Amino acid sequence: MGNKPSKILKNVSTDCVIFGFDNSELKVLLVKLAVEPAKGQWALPGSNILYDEDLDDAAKRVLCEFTGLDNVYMEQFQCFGKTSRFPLFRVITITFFALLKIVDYSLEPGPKVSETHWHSINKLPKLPFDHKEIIEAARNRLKQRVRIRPIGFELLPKKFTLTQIQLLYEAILNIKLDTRNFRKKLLRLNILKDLNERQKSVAHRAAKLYKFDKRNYNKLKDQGFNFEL
Amino acid sequence: MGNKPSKILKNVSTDCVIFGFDNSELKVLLVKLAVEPAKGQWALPGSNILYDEDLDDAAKRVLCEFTGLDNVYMEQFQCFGKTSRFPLFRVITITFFALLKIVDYSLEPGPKVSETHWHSINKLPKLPFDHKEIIEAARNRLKQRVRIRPIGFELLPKKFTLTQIQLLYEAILNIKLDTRNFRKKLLRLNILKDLNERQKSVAHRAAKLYKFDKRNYNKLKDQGFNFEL
DNA sequence: TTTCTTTTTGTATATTTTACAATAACTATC
DNA sequence: GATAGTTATTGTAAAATATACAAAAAGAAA
Repeated sequence: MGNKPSKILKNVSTDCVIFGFDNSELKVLLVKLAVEPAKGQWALPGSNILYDEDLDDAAKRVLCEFTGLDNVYMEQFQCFGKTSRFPLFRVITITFFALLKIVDYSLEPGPKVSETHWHSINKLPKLPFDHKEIIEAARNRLKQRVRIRPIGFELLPKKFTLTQIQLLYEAILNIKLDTRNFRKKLLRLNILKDLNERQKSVAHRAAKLYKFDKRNYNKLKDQGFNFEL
Repeated sequence: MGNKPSKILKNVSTDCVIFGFDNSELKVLLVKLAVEPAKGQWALPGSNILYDEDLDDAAKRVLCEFTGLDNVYMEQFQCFGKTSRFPLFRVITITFFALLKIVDYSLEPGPKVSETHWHSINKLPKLPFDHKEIIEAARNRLKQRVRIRPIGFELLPKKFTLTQIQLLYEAILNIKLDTRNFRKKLLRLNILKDLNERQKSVAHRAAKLYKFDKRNYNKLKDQGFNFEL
C-alpha cells in the first residue's frame, strides 16, 4: 500500500463562496480565471487541496490568497462531486461559505487570477462548471443559518444601525420585513449593545449605533437560549 | 495533464450513518470490519468512491451492499478530511445519513465485513478513525432536519400510531414531549391520514393507525406551507 | 422657518404555545 | 362478567408571541 504523497490531491479541491453586503445587496466575490480551462471567465475562488492540509486550512488559504484576509467566518457546506462537473478529469470539491465585512476587504488577486470583483448575487455572470449551483446552495444554506445563528453580524461593520441589519436580513432572506416588529424581535434577544453613539454625516436624523454583544450571547447560549429570528 | 483514470479515487471515500428506530431507541447500523486497518472493530459502512461514480451513487451503492436495500432516504451531510483521520494515507470522506425502516431491513454483510448490527446511538462501541465524530454530526444534522422536513416518517413503518411518532421525535430530539400538545401540533399540519384502522394484538386499548400523507404534503408545500414541528 | 428624509416607537388583535389530568377503550385475570 | 391493569385519547385556560398598522421626532438642507 506504499503510496507516494504528492504535493496536491489532484482529485480534490475546495471552492469558497465569499459573501459580502454593501448596505443594500448581497454580494459574492468572484475571480476572473487566468488559466485554462475556463480562462477569462468569472468563477469562485478555489484551489486544490494539498496532501497534508486539512480541509478548513485549505479553505482559509484560498480565502487569504484571494482577499488577503484572515480570521473570517467560514463554514463548510457541501461537497459537489458529479463526475461531469470538471471537464478534464475527476474533481470533487468541498465548498465553504465565508462572510466578510466589505469594508475590511482589500483587492489582492492571486497568481491564477487576473481580477476579483464583488458581484450582486442577483446579477451573476455566466459561470463555469457547477459554480452557479454551488452559489445557489450556499445562498440557501446562508438563509437557513442566519435564522438560527447570529452570523449575520459578520457581514456588517462592527458598529451598525438597526436599519442596516434589517436591510441585511431582507437581502439574505429575500423578503420585506416590518420595521417595528423586526426591531422588537431583535432587541428582545438581548444580544445587541446600544453604543450610545450615532451615525455621522448623514443628511437626516442620525441613527443609533449598535454592536453585536458576543459576550452576552455566549452567556445566554450557555443558559440554553436559542437564537431564532 | 494526461492522467490515467484508476478504478477508484484512492483518496476519497464515502461513509454512511444508517439510522433506524425500534419504537424506543434511535439505532445506527455498524459493520464489523474484516480487513485491516481496524480489523475486527465496529465501524460505519463505507467505501472508496469510484472514478466515474457520482457521490450519491457511491453512497447508494454502499447502502445496498450492506443492507440489500434500495430506495432509501439519504442526505449528504458533511465532508470529513483531517489529514490524520486515516492512518495509512490521506482519505477524505463524504458522509451521508440514511433513514430506514428497521422492519424492511434484512442482514446481508458485504465482503469486507463479517457482521452487521444495530447499535443504540446511546451505547456505541469504540469506533475507529473519526467515526464517532461523524455519527455525532449526523445525529445533530438529523435533529435539525427533522424539525424542518417531515423525514421522520422514513424511520417508521408505513402505518404507525401517534405514540410511535412521538417516541421517535423524543428519541431523535432527546427530549420529553407533552402528548396532548404534540398531537395537536402534528395533526394541525394536515399531513397525516387517519387510516381508520387500529393496532392488532396489543394487550390494551388499540391505537389508531395513521400514514404520512405525502400527496397532501406536496400539495401544501406547493402552496408555500412550511413543515415545522 | 420650512421642507425633506430617515429614525423611532405603541397598541390592539390574532395566533400559538404552554401547562395540566380525567376519561375511554381494550386485554387479561379472577 | 366483574375487576384490575395498561395505554389511548381528548380540552381548556393562561401566557407568550406574532401580526398589522402610522404618527411623531430628529436632524440636515434649503
